[in-house]
Amino acid sequence: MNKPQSKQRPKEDATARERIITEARKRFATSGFDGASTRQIAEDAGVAQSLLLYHFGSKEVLWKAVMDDTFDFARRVGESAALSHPANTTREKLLLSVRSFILICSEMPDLHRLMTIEGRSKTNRLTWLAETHLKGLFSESTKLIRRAQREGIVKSGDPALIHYGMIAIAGMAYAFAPEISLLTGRKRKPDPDEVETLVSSFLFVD
Amino acid sequence: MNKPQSKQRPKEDATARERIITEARKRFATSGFDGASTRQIAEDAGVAQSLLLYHFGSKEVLWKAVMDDTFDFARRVGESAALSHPANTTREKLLLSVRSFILICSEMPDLHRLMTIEGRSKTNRLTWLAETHLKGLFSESTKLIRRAQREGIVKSGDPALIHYGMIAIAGMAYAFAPEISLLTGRKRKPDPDEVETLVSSFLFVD
DNA sequence: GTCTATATTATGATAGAC
DNA sequence: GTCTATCATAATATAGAC
Repeated sequence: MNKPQSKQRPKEDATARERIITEARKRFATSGFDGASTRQIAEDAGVAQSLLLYHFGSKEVLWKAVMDDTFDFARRVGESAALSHPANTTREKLLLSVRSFILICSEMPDLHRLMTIEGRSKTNRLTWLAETHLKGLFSESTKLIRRAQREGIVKSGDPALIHYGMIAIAGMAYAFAPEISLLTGRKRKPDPDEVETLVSSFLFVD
Repeated sequence: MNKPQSKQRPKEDATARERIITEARKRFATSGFDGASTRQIAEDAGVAQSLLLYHFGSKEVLWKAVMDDTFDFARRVGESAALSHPANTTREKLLLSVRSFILICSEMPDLHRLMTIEGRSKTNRLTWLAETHLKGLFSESTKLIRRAQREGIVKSGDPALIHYGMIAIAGMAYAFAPEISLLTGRKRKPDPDEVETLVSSFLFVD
């Protein structure tokens, strides 16, 4: 199955460095870069605040390490989904990318939170993100959407907006669980198949 | 036309209180509650930091005033859209609500940013938001979606997820403009009609 | 209403012992 | 690698003059 580790795994076996990254991700994802404090992160991870700076040098480097780690996790989920779903046609490739992305959002909702907190202002961090992690994924995704549109599989419209629409639908279902649960009373997170139906109805012709 | 004032209006005529709210909205929307500082907000508004506390008493009260003001603005945009689009049938009512929401996101992208920064963790602020501003809108919207589904106008699926999907698509087009512009090179924000087509293809049967 | 000054606590980062 | 102690600065909030 090659299933990536869940982020809720017991932490006893994790190194201090790993625990710092795990806790930093949670804080950066909910409070943003400025709102998260290295002291709080260190306390969450059960280490001295200065150890965090020993391992990463600065808050900004820690944040980059969190982003690298999170995109690595996403890549592993994507690769493991690709193993069980061979994709040859354009439609299969697109469906695989939708499925992978929903799986990523479900297993690691903090990726969407981290991205949507940085994407709103033109900081050095956003520029770094675009160069390091986003440009490649974005160009692959929009290329696939364009091809699918030429083949009549995907609805017409700006590929960039369709790409972001897809991400928005899949992400919101998991990233805003607290708000949704507060308004609906529901505790369980949505079934990936249900979200896939939503995204597909947005994406595909029919 | 009854068009609500744009947030980019010249500030010379605005009172100190209004300027503080305007600048606080920007900071809370991009940095979140913890990440925004009252000092920076006061500097942006061109007043002493203590004046901010004279008017609002605390950072938390200022934040609530920002949310009240922002939802008031949204309500005015919605009402002005309703004037030019009489809605009698279920389909017309739904289309009006879609159109209004897209207009709100386009004119005030910070509403979406403020909401998506608070909806990710169960804070006292989120509880207050749910009680004060969200519950009514959410129940109205999902009621309308359910009715439209019974009439065969809207695709089947969980009304809550469809409601949030609609918001996610309309919001992302404007709230993450910096990221989108960085990846696409585009400067202009999307045309509301284009976004309406996207949301409609997600929502309506056909 | 608006300001300056200041108290108090929290923050990112450094120094140095073990 | 990990800790305690500390520095310099920035945070929210208060006091009091005008």
